[in-house]
Amino acid sequence: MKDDHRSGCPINLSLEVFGDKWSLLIIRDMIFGGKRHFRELLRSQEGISSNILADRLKMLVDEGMLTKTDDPTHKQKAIYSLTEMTIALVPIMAHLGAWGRRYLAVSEELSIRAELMETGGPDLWDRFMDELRCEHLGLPLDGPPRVRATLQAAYEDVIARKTLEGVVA
Amino acid sequence: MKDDHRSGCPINLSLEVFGDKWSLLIIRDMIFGGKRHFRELLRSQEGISSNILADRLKMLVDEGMLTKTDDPTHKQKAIYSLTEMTIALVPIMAHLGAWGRRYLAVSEELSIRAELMETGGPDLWDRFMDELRCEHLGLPLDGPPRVRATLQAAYEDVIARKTLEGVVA
DNA sequence: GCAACTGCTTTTGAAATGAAAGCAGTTTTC
DNA sequence: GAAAACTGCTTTCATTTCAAAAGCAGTTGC
Repeated sequence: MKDDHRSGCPINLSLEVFGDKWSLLIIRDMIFGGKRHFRELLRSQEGISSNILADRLKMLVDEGMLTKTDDPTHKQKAIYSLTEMTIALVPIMAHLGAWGRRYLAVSEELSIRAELMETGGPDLWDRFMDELRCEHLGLPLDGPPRVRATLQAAYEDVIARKTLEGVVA
Repeated sequence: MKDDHRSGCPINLSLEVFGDKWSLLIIRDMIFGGKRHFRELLRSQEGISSNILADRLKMLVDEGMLTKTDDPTHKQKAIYSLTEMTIALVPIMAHLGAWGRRYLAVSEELSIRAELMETGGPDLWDRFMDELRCEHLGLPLDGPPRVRATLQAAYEDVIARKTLEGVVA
């Protein structure tokens, strides 16, 4: 067993798992963007390079943050799934988004989801987590999944409005 | 103005500020350990090296996460203070600690504070934040500060008990 | 007067990062 | 049924960041 941890502090150990510039963005794209494949994740807003993405995916699988399975519809495709550990990061994502929105120079279209997560509060987070458990762990969900679709629709509304404003101006 | 951000996403921008292996640990030591001086911060559990600490402190001051003032009692000492931005990370710290405690191999003595923060919930976090605002921003506080002292006492109790168990065994 | 302490800086080697190209196989398209 | 597009990566190489150790010009306490 490799016990080369800097300390047993829970915050430190958390940072050892996802305390870098890319891991949380990959998880963000899986949670909020519904991305499951390598090539999808490669098309992030921030432009991760393929070697870094490959490295992080391998590490996240090793750490139990993701699982990797074959895609039955395509022999070369791999499907990455969230685990309970990663789904449990939803509240942290919501807080991080809210904090960034309050204190940093965010763009409107990329922060609308954070705004909705913030106003939705823990109830919304719980529904979202159930939705993710259904999608990634195969757990039953009563009622249709709506949270990610709602966030995505809001995002597209902002884009559409901004495009329109651009045309008018 | 330097606008070399990877994207305007609030999560990404947050990570650009403190998404590395050390920044949050420095902030943790200031919040939970009450550390205000360079040499105190250098004695972290994880053993940060002095050049990295100097670099991160400079960056955190530049980003508005900390302020730096002269210590009136010692011409060579600098005092680092939290800002509202950083105090607002208390709930995120609490969530991170709770997550780490649940999913990672934390040590008992270093996770007792996280446990108390978790059971205390948002009410405790708010009181702690008020306490930090008093200490770092000079805002008035009604009643004596107790949260950090309580957390610290619990930590020392665990240490004392473990030492005793070691002696007995 | 001297030892200990102050917040750093410098040096040096190792490790991580990032852009670009490439690759062997699979699937789609026409 | 051949060509083009797509699959999840890997390789290469230049640049940046990190980390350990030592050092430094002052300041303070005894």
